[in-house]
Amino acid sequence: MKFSPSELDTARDAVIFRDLIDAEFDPVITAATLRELGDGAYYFMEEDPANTAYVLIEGKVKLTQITPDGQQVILGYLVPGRVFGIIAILKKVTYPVSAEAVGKCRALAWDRPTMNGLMEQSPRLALNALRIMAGQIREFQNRVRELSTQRVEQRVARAVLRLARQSGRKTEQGVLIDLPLSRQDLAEMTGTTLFTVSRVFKEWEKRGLVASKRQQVTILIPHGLVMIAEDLPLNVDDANLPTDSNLWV
Amino acid sequence: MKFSPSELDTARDAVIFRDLIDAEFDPVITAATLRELGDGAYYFMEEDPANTAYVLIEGKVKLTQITPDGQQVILGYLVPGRVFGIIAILKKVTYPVSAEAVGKCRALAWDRPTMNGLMEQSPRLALNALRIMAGQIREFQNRVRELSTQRVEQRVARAVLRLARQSGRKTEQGVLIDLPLSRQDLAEMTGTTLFTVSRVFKEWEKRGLVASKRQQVTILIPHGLVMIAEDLPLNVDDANLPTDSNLWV
DNA sequence: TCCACAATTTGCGCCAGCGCAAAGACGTTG
DNA sequence: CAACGTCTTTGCGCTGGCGCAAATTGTGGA
Repeated sequence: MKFSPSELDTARDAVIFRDLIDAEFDPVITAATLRELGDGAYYFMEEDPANTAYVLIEGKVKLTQITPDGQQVILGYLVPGRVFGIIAILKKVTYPVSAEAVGKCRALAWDRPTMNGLMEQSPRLALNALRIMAGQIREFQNRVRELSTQRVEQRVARAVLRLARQSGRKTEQGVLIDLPLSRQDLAEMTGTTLFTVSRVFKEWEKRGLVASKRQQVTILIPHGLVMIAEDLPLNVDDANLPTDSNLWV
Repeated sequence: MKFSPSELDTARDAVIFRDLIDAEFDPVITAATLRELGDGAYYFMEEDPANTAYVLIEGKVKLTQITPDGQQVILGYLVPGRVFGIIAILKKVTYPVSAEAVGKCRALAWDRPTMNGLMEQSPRLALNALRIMAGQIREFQNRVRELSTQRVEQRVARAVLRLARQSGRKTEQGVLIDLPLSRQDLAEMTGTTLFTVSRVFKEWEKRGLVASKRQQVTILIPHGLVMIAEDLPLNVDDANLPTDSNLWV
């Protein structure tokens, strides 16, 4: 067997393989290659010809773009089970972002001919890919809307909450974001500067909403951040509101 | 025959039907319905269940989103030949944007079962749809990057140039943007206010870069706008630079 | 253990862009 | 042609957020 049981499990649960029957899934795994990268290495760079699609099995991957003048923008982080570089199913396209390993990473890989062949055998696979791309469009549209209409503090709050949902780990004190996350990183995710992020965080800490060490963030009162993200007034009483409010979709 | 020859031509040239042979294209047209809307009417609204995909044949369509607090954001304008609502090929999804007719519009329409059937007959059609979605992802990623890193004047310049490429019409004086385009509209496209757009335009007019009447914009010196969009210094000599510079990709 | 480097905080100055109000320009309609 | 509604401009005040420099606090490695 090429892969460990836990690797197989993660792959089996990946969104792109959802609802595949074993007869469809087995050939997929058989055709896969494992690609392991260390911290800071790149699966691919923006503008490279897109020839390989991946499913992340272990670790975290950071998606970035670089502006012409060298400024970096972080589009987001991937967690195990997420597909990336799926654009490689198309001929003659380039990756629109760079994919960088954050810590040690393992990912399954398929080149275009292989993946195309698999999709022909399994329409559901192609459909899933389509659905994922549709989701990405939606996500970026929302991102555009956020950047257009919200101010920095709200955007930072949203970014933190997004990360918490993806990579959050419950601890005694609250939800720890399980990523090395600097002020600079958050600035690049929200279109601001590390200084402004630092000030925002200091304010939040003063209010007891979050705690943070260097490159590490813990959310103490998620509800408080949601209030900020939604631009709702933050009353003293809010701490007693039911936490199952569906404000956060 | 259901459609006029010019309608057929526009459809034939639509990106989504690119490289289809007649044997593939004919059933597509046969299955199409024509949907005509007047100014301000909506093909669909954000959050509606997505059941119909369209190809615009005549007129312009505006794509918008509304923020929870009622602010509108313009994602872009469509011109004849563009597909929209393509997300409807998937089951159980909702439109992520609203599509509003700007002036009188005609569009071909297919419901999901029909379009899915067509795609099964014509893999190329499905592939084109995929490619279009990939292009949209790329476009929105760039938009996010712009909003994160550029300042208002640059973003407005880019928006104007984008519109000019899509809907520009050459006149004696320059390139006329063939759309009713208010300051408010530009503000909603670039994430700023109509006041700021107004001030930016006044400045550009003073410099002779553009001319504008109410709801109407003409670019007099495209190269000048490109310089602003690229954040390059605008020297007096620039007017003499070769216009085929590949700065604008 | 100590050093060198990376991340963070903080003070200070500044200005791009927002918000609002009011006035002006333009089109449209009865 | 008069009156109304919409779009646009402009003045004014204000502030959120940027930029930079310098101090401070970790942290990982030699």
